Amino acid sequence: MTAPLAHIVDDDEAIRDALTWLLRTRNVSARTWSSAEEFLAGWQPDFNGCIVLDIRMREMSGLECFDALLERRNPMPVIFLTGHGDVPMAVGTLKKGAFDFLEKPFDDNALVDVVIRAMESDARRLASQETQATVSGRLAQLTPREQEVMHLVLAGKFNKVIADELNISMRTVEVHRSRVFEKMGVRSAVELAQLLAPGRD
Amino acid sequence: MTAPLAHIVDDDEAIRDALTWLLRTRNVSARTWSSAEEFLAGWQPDFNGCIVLDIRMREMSGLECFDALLERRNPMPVIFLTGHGDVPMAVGTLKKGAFDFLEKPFDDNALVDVVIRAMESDARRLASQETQATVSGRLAQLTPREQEVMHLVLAGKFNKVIADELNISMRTVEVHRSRVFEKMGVRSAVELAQLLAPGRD
DNA sequence: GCATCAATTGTGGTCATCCCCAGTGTGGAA
DNA sequence: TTCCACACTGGGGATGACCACAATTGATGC
Repeated sequence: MTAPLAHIVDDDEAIRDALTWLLRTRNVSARTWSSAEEFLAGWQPDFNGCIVLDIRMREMSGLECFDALLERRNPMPVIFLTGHGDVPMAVGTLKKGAFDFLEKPFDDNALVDVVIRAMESDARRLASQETQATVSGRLAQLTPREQEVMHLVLAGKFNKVIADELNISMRTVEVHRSRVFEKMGVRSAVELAQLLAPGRD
Repeated sequence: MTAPLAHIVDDDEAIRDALTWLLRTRNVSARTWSSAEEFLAGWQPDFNGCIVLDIRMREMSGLECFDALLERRNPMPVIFLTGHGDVPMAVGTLKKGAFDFLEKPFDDNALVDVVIRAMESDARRLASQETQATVSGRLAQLTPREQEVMHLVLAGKFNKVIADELNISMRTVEVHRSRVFEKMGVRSAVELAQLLAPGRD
């Protein structure tokens, strides 16, 4: 896992340097990219932190870059910077999931605060995603039959009923059930239900 | 429960009439309010639908009205209309939970589409809130002791352990447990866990 | 062929759950 | 005071969950 970084995407070197310095003084690590294309080329799915994205750039605009990131399912919060934004643009990006939309000239401290909140938000996302990934990984270890039994167990059915529906013996159901608990790392049907309830499946 | 309504709050009668007519042609019921004060005075917690809120009004502005609604925990989506909005205003309201922010002059059809989406969103909220209310109501019917036992059951503990922790007999735990299932309308600890998992508590 | 794994079934037993029966004590409401 | 809700306790029995031990079949892979 890469370390959390504030990715600064701006074609103006002076702004990049200023932002980097600003963030460093607040103990936020930053990495700069001099164009949307460069950032998209270097972008990795396991990036985490946040993105500070200038809207007006020479080639690809920040808005186009944002759309490209949405298609790639980029999970990082995106903070837009712009000197010539309008209301529909701001509304549109926020409704598409942008974290914030700031107009130049902006208050340095306000920007850093937004960046820090965005990175905290991403850290929370990462944490919940990791537990989610653990659960998915364990679910994948289950054999088809075990998954079948698990769903019926979660439906609150007795082993006897499950055995009947699957046309197998109760004993076999018990074995599957036991393996499901073992592989999922739980000790009871209640824990299993709680583990799978938030994310469904 | 009141019927879903689009609440139009605007001090310009011409706009109110035009919006009402627009919505009626798309089978959306509307109710008009000629000021923010009037709307806040008539507002009821069980209102549902959405709110179309003009920002610039003679006395209380739409922004102030929005803040007052937030304090009252108004659940309805709020759609802002404005002729003189700026980016920070739009960003601020959206980040505070506004549904949309439209600048005049707006496309009639676009507005109606937004209103319809907002009302659909509120209908979904209402539906999930009702099931939530059912669960809360049942939880309230539990005696303190029953709630205590329920939490320990959800922690996956055996009756024996629960009895030990509460310094009561296993038999008593069984009685409470049984009553909990009965009052909550479930037949097993698994169902109980699934019922309470999304909403926690 | 041999090893491994998934799926299957069985015996016998322990422990937990659930429901029937019945009873005590306390505090608040009618 | 009487009545009721609540918390508590008990026995006994039916049923379900779980476990250790033991074993067969079929498919996959070396």
